[in-house]
Amino acid sequence: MRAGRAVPRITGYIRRGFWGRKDVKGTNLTELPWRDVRGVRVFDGFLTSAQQADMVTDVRAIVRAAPLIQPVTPRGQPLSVRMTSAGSHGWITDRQGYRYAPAHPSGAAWPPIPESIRAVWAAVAPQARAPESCLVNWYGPAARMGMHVDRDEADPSQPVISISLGDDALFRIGNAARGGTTESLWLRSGDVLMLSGTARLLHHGVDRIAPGTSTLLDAPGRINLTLRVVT
DNA sequence: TAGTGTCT
DNA sequence: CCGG
Repeated sequence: MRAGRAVPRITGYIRRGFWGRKDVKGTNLTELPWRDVRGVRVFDGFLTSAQQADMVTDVRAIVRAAPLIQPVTPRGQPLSVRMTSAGSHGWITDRQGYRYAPAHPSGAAWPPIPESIRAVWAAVAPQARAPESCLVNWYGPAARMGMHVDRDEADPSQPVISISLGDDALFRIGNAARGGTTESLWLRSGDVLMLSGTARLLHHGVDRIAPGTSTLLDAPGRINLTLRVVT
C-alpha cells in the first residue's frame, strides 16, 4: 500500500467527560484533539481500553440478538465483511438492493443501540439528531470495503460516526465524485471518525486489516460500528 | 448500470 | 469495465 499517509493536524478540541466520569464541575475534563483529513474529523484514541472492552460486550449482545450475515450485492457478489445492525433501522444488502430495513432478515426486530455506543455519538455530535442505525461490520483479516458514498440516508446534513474496535484498518478517503486522488490513514482500536459537513458525502473505504495489531478481540479482525440518522 | 465488487 |  503506497497511498500517502495523512499528516496529523490539530484543528480543534472537544470536551471529553461523558460516560459516568466525574466531570460534573469540569474538574476532570480533558481536551481531546482531532485531526482533519479532507474534512473528515478523526478522534485518535477516543475510547479507553476499558470503554472498548465494555463496548465489545455490548456488540456481542447485539450479535446474539441479530446474527451476523454475509451480505451479497444486487449482482450476487458476496461482501467480505459480515454485518448486522442495531436501532430502529438496519442496513441490508442483498439481491434486492441496498436499503435500511426495520428488522433483521430473520424477522426479528433489531436490538436497541446500546448506551455505550450512543454516548460516543452524543459526545462527538451533540447537536445532531439521535442515531437511528448502528451498523455492525465484522472485518476478518482479509476483509475489505470498496470505495463508496453513504448516500442512502434522507438527511445528509446529519453526520455519520464510525467507531473502530480490534485490529488496525487502513482507511481511505477520496472525493465527492468517484476517482481522483485519495488519502489513507490507519484507524486503530478506540479511534472515532466523523463524516460531516463538506465530508459527509465523500467516497471512503477500507483497503486492509492488519491482523494481530490489537488484543481487544478474541480472534484476528476488526469490528466497525457506524452510527447514522437514516430518516 | 454495476461498485459496500474485482482487478492490475 | 472503471481507477485508486
